[in-house]
Amino acid sequence: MHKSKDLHQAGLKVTLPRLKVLNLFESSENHHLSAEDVFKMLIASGEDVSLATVYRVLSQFELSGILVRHNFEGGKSVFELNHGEHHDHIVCLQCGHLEEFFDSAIEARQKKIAAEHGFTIHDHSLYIYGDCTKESCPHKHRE
Amino acid sequence: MHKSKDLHQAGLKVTLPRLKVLNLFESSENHHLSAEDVFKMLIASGEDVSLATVYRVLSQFELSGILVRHNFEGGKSVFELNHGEHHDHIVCLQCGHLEEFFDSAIEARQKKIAAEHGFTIHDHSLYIYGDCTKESCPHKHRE
DNA sequence: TCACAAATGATAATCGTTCGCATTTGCAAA
DNA sequence: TTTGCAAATGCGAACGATTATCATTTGTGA
Ligand SMILES: [Mn+2]
Ligand SMILES: [Mn+2]
Ligand SMILES: [Zn+2]
Ligand SMILES: [Zn+2]
Repeated sequence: MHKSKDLHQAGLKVTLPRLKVLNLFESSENHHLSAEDVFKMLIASGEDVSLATVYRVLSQFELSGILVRHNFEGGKSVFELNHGEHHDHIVCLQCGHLEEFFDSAIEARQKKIAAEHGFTIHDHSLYIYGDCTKESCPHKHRE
Repeated sequence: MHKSKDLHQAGLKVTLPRLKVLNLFESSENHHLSAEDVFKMLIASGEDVSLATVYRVLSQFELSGILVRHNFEGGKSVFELNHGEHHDHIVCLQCGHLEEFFDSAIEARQKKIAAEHGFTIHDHSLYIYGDCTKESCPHKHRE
């Protein structure tokens, strides 16, 4: 089972809570989850974990590269599995619907800008906020 | 005095705390200030205001377009005067040094991406994080 | 199986921010 | 000018997200 292997190669002990969290991310419909999401979903499915442990595990997973953390507007961190392919996000302010994109032109410009300003680039975050056109989006259903 | 005029045309009553905050932003060396920064700087200069009022005023100023709010990593909001010219930021993770930039290529790509995904773009935030090369940056002074 | 460091759970504490409410103040009408 | 009153303030309590503390439990390697 590759789940405990993931933990091993991250240098983390294979504990029940960690397996539960990893499991959840690998099986969940929604790929972007907050600590509260994870906690509630685990509790709901009968897996009891402590909220404190959820927070700890999420941070450890981020540190070891298993998860990526995002800080969207709204103050709470959101995590997703790190599939190794960087991407950015476009978020609907009405319904929260989220889409992913990657644009090599933008990535290239960022590198250039960092260099021009004498910065060694570590990371960047780009979020586009707008209104989506999904049928289910409440935005479309307001007069 | 254009400061009270700014408040008037924003539809806000001209109160002492609001003038103090506006004043601070217009005279401060550092253009990017958190609520705590504003509060402490005002207190330090003998202007006594309530922290709650600082938060309220900052939010009102954001709403009326006098200030722009940024959500950098670290969880606290940072504000700057809205000079009408959108720009993004590159931040040093070591010393917090911050530089501004505007890149029309990136802006254009973002518009295109939003359109491709069927989004009406409202806003976006782009932060580049890295290490700067300022002499004063602690990064340079660690072995 | 054992020993022990590491991880967990429960809960208190922290941090940034907002709320509730009694008091003050800007401002416009008289 | 005074006066009336809605709007703004100050204070402290409350809040939501997250982290810290610490006694107890659990992997793991010997
Ligand atoms: Mn994603
Ligand atoms: Mn700026
Ligand atoms: Zn939507
Ligand atoms: Zn620096």
